[in-house]
Amino acid sequence: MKKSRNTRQRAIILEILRQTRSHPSAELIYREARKALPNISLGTVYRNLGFLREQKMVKEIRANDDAGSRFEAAIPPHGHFHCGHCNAIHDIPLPDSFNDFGWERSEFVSSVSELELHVIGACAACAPSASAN
Amino acid sequence: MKKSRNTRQRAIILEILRQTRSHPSAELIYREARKALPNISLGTVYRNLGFLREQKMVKEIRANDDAGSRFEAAIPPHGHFHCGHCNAIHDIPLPDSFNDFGWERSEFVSSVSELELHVIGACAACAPSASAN
DNA sequence: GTAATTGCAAAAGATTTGCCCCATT
DNA sequence: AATGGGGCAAATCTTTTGCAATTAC
Repeated sequence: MKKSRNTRQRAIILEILRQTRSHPSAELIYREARKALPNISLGTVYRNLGFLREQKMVKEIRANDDAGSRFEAAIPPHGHFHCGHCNAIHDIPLPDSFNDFGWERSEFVSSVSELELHVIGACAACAPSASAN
Repeated sequence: MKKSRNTRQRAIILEILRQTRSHPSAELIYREARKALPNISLGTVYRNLGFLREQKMVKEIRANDDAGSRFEAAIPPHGHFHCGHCNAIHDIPLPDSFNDFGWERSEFVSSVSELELHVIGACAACAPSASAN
C-alpha cells in the first residue's frame, strides 16, 4: 500500500461525509469544507474523494438526475432511493438474500465484486405535490 | 402529447438501438448513424436520445466507469452487469419477487416508478486475465 | 530533507443550447 | 406555408490535471 498523509483537508472531507446522510455532491462538500478551511480548493476535494474511494472509505453514487456524482461514507451495504422530484437520495435496506443471489448463473457473468440497487420514485415529502412518478 | 416528426435521423437512432444489445454510448451511436446519414451531427444524436428517453422508447444507463452514459432500446425490466475490466454491459434477469418487494415500507419512500440493478464484476471474457474484481 | 499534497488555473470530456436553414406534414 | 427538427459551433458543467509552492512525516 502506498504512503499517504493525514492532511487537514482529507480529514475534513471524510468527517463531513461521516456526519451526514444527505449524500452530498462534490460541490456541496466543497462549500461545507470551506467553512473550516476557507482556502481549500475544489480540485483538492475531488482528489481526496478519489483517494478515499480507492481506500474504500467513501462511495460514489451516480445520481438519477443529470447532475454529477454524490458521495457517502462507506457503511454496510444498502440500496439507494432517488426522489425524482427533489433529487434527494435516501438509504434503503437491501432485500434479504440479495448478496447471496446467484448472479454468476447469468451468462457472461464470471465473478461479482459489487452490487448496486437504485429505486426511483417519489419521496414522502414530495408525494403530496407529485403528479405521479 | 406534443407533435413530433418522423425524421430519418430519429428513425436511424432508434433502429440502431433496437438492433443491438451492446449498450452503446452516444458517440458510438453517432458513428454508427453516420454510416447511413453522413451529415448527422452529434448534437442531433443527443437531442433524439433525449426525446426518445422522454417517450420511454430508450433507456439511459450510467456506466460504471468514468465515461458518459450508455443507451438501450426499451425492453422488459432487467438488470445490468458491468464488467470492471472491459466496461462491457450485459443484460441480466432481475430476481423474481424483485418488483413486488415492498420498497414503500422504507421510511421516506412514498411511491416507486423504477428499479435499477447494477452488478459489477468480471465478465467471462475478462475473467482469465483478471487479477480479481 | 523529501515526497505527498495543496491551490490555482487551464484542460478535458460529455452534454446542452442558440441560431439559422431545411424538410416533414 | 408553417414549424418541428437538423447542422454547426459555442457554451456549460463536472471532473481531471500540470505545476510551483507548501507541509506532514
